[in-house]
Amino acid sequence: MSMWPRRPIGVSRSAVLHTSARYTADKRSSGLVSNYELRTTNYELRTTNYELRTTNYELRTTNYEPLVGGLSMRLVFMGTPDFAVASLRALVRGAHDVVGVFTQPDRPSGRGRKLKPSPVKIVAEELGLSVFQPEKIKTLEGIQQLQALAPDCIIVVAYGQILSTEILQLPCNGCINVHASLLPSYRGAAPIHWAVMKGETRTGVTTMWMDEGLDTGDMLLKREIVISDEATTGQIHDVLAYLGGELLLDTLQELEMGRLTATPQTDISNYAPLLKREHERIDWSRGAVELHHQIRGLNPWPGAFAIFRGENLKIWRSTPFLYKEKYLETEGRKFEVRASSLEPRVKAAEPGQILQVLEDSLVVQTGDGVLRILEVQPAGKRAMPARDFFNGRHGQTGEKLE
RNA sequence: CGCGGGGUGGAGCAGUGGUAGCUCGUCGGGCUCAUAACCCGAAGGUCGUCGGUUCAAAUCCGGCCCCCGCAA
Repeated sequence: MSMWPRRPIGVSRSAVLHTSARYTADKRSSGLVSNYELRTTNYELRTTNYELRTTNYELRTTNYEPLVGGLSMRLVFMGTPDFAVASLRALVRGAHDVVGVFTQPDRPSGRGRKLKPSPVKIVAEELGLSVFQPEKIKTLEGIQQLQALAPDCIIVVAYGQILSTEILQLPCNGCINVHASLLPSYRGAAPIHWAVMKGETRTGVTTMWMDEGLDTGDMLLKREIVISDEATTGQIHDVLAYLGGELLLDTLQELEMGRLTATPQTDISNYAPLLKREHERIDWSRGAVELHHQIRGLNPWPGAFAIFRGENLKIWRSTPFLYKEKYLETEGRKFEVRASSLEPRVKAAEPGQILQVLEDSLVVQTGDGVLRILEVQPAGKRAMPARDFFNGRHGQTGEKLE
């Protein structure tokens, strides 16, 4: 149950307001989505409905119009990873009054275990915002810091700490959370990973009023996107991070205009728990399509892995294919698969066996269908085309991945 | 000072003191209806970098640069 001391401005309980339609229209806008340009260093984003180019959420806006004569709430932002950065930038872009930013303390990480600031901290400092990094925000110190800031509303995006009731009740307009799934589905720590790994064809972002539960608060706004067959978690992450920022602005605007409605999460929800080792290990007895979902769902982090000759082998890219299909398409070229030679082998093959070496991939038997492995990474090495790996090891067809 | 692996022809690897090798790719030719299959031949490497030891170093020693896995 949600509870906050005062009734948030203009909140009533009814249906969730969907705002997905507006964005699904931008189908072929290569590089531009409405007025925002996204650029990434890592890759070009391609999902079914979006074609975005981004670079670590370096958002450039041509004309976002801040609220004229808005209520100008005092906002406190809480967030830690990259995903949260997009929302923080959106707030600043939207000319909101961010009076303080809370993020996890610098942690030793990476090789050498150097103390590393969170992405949110880096950006917040860049933007000249006040940064707070209490070890535990629930403690007296954290709460006093918060009280001093006297926020009207707290925005929480992947902060990484549980907020106590006391904190939830501190701002008069409660705490608003941006979550990377279509709630009530995929509550939890890794919503994007799980949505992709389960082969969902759609996901999205949801804003909600936070309550004491884990992502159980009343829903405010949602925005939906399509997950294509080839989309990776990284790509979806970037799109959702961006849309999360947009949705946050919409949510705040609705709030300030008194039009916000809140809907309890009633449906039975599934969870998106923290990823464990066992989720990363490839089980070749599963179907090719499922494995493909797993592989792209774990790309670019942490990566699905199998065992080859006793050593870990990360598998970064794959594509499922049924050997019944006569043709196999790769980058515009069509190759006739030697079904005559492959088929007998498929019948006799055990899951995990490498059946054939193609120009761009290794054909591996699974519990159901055949999976083409495109890109792999041996321990201690960089990622490489699967075929290069296989050649370098003098691999033989018939060898098994486990 | 967290643990560890690695930088060798276009790619991936082997090679721990004495003429630089393998698989793949590339180029030329052959066989094929055809091919990423097969056969024949060729090109291509100052072995990350700087210095040291030695008659002789990819190979031993030291400094530096870069890449990656685990762990967080």
